[in-house]
Amino acid sequence: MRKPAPVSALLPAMLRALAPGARGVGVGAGAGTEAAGGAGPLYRRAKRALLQVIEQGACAPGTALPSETALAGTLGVSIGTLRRAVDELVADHILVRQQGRGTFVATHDAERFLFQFFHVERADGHREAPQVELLAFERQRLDGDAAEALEALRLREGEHVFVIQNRLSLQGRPVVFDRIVLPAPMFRGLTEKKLRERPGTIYQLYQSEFAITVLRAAERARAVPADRATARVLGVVPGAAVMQVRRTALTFGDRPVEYRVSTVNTARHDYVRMLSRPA
Amino acid sequence: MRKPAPVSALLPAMLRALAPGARGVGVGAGAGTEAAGGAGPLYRRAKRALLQVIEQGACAPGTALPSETALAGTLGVSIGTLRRAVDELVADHILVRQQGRGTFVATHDAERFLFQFFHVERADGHREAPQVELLAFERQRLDGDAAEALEALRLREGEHVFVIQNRLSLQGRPVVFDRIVLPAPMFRGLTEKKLRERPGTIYQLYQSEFAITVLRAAERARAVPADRATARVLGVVPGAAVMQVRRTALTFGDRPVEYRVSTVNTARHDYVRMLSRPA
DNA sequence: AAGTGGTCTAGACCACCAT
DNA sequence: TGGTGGTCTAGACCACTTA
Repeated sequence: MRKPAPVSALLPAMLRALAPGARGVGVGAGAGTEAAGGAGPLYRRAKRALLQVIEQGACAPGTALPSETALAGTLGVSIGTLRRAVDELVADHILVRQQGRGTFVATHDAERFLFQFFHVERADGHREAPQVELLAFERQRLDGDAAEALEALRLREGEHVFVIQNRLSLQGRPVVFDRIVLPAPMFRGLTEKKLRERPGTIYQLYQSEFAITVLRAAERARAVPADRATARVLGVVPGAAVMQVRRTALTFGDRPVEYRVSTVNTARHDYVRMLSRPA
Repeated sequence: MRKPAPVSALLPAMLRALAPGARGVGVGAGAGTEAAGGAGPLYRRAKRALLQVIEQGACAPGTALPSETALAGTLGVSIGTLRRAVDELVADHILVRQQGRGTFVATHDAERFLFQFFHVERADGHREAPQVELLAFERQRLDGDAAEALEALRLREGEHVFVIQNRLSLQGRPVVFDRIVLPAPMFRGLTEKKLRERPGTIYQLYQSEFAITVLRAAERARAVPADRATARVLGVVPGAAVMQVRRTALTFGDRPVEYRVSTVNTARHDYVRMLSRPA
C-alpha cells in the first residue's frame, strides 16, 4: 500500500548529537534529581530528540525511521525506553507504526483529515469527502477588522497574509463556506494555480509544499444568522441560522499556522465529534 | 486530598476467577495462535478482567485498587503486563493513578465534567461552572415523536423514560436549555427531590445513586432558529439562531444511558472543543 | 529467511506519600 | 520506614511483511 521509503543517512548523526546526555547519564543514580542535563524522564528526552529531527524535516512525512533497535542504539537507551518514546509520538499522530514494515512519519491522508478534525455528516450518518471549489485567492495585509485572525495567528497589523475562500459541496449541494487566513511568510510561493491543482486535502498541500504539519486545532462554534455574502455562497436565505466554526490550526510547539472560519449550512447536515476515545 | 478508601476483600477472588487462562497459558508458546482461551494479547485480557470487576461495581468509584504487584500476582501476569493493562484504563479515564498512594477508580468530579465533555465558554475565553435550574421533571412513555431519543437509547416505543428539563445560567444569564431523556429502568428511584438536592453535576448523581458511569459521548451539532418554548427559556427572540447539540452518553460496552438535546444561546458564548490532544 | 514491530518477562532502582 | 506507582534495562519469543 505504501512505498518502503528511503532512510536519511544523516539521521543517525543528528540523533546522536541530540542524544539525551552522552550515554548513561539519567539511568540509575542520575546526577542529583533532575536539575542535571535535559529534564524529566529518559523516554521523554528520547521523544524530544526524535521530535526535533522530525520537525527539522530531516525525515519527510511518509519516510521510514530507522528500526527501533537502531534508534535505541543511536540514542543510547534501551529498546523498552525507545519504544515508550515512540508510543507517545504514535499517540500524538506524529508517527505511524506498521508491524513487519517499520515506523513512518505520519502523513495527512484524506482519512486523517476527515476523522481527526471536524467533520460534517449527513443527518442520517452518511459520510463523504467534500468537493472543493476555490472561490477567491489573494495576498493582502491584515487590517484591524480581522482582529480574530490577528490574535489567533499572533501577527501584528499590516503583516502579509494569504486569504483563501472555498466552497465545499456534498452531493452537489453547497454545505460549507471556508475563509482561510495564512501567514504569508510561512507559505512563501503559494499560488492560485497550486491551490487549484492540489491532488488531496489542503493540509496535504501545506505538508508537501511548505513542510508544515498540522498537529491539532482549537475550535469555537456558534450559531449565527447568515449574512448576504454567506447566504449567496451556501444558497440559503439571508438570516437563516447557520453554524460558524472558527478554527486555529497548530503545528509543532503549538505555533499557529492557519486561521479558518467555516460557515456550515446544517439544514441537512450535522457537525459531528466523538468525545473521549472509543473502547 | 482524597480519602485512602478501603479495598474490597472479595476483589482478589473475583479477579482470580477472571484471570486470563489459569496461569501460564498465553505466554511463550501459546496454544496455537489465538483460538485458545480468551482472545488477543495477555495485557488486553488482563484489562478486560479489571474492567469486569469495575463494571460489576465490586469496587466503587473513588476506591483504591490493590497494588500493582498484588494485582499482577492475582492475575498471574508479570508486573509489566499488568501495568500496560492499567495504562490503558487510565487513558480511558476509568482509573486514576497517584504516585505513592495507589490506583483509584475514577470519579466524576466537576473538573472532569467541564473538560472531558462539552463546554461553553464566554467569547473572551472565560470559563465558569454553570448555575442549574430544574424546569421540569416527569416520568412518561416514549412516543413516536421522539424518534431520535428512541434510536439513540435503543428503546422501543412505549417504554418508560424520565424527562428532565434544565436551564443553565452563566453569570445570571440563561445560556443553555437541556432536555434530558433517561431510560427509567436504569434510573429506578429517581425523584425530583434527588435531582434538586444533588450536590455536584448530574453525572455524579448517575454514578453515586445508580452506579452508572458515563465514559464517553457522541455529539451532533447544528444551527437552528429558536422555537417559542426555547426562546422563552433562553430569553431570546423566537427565530433567533441558536445552537442545538444532541448528545448520546455511553457507559461500559457502549451502552447508551442518556440522550440529551442542549440548545445554546451563542450570542455571548462559544461552544468549545480542543481537537487532538495537547503536547 | 531476514528484518520489523508487538508481547512478555524479571528484576533493579527511583520518587513520592503516609505513618 | 515501608508501601505505592514511575522509570529503565536486557533479553526471549511471536506475528507480520518482504523478497
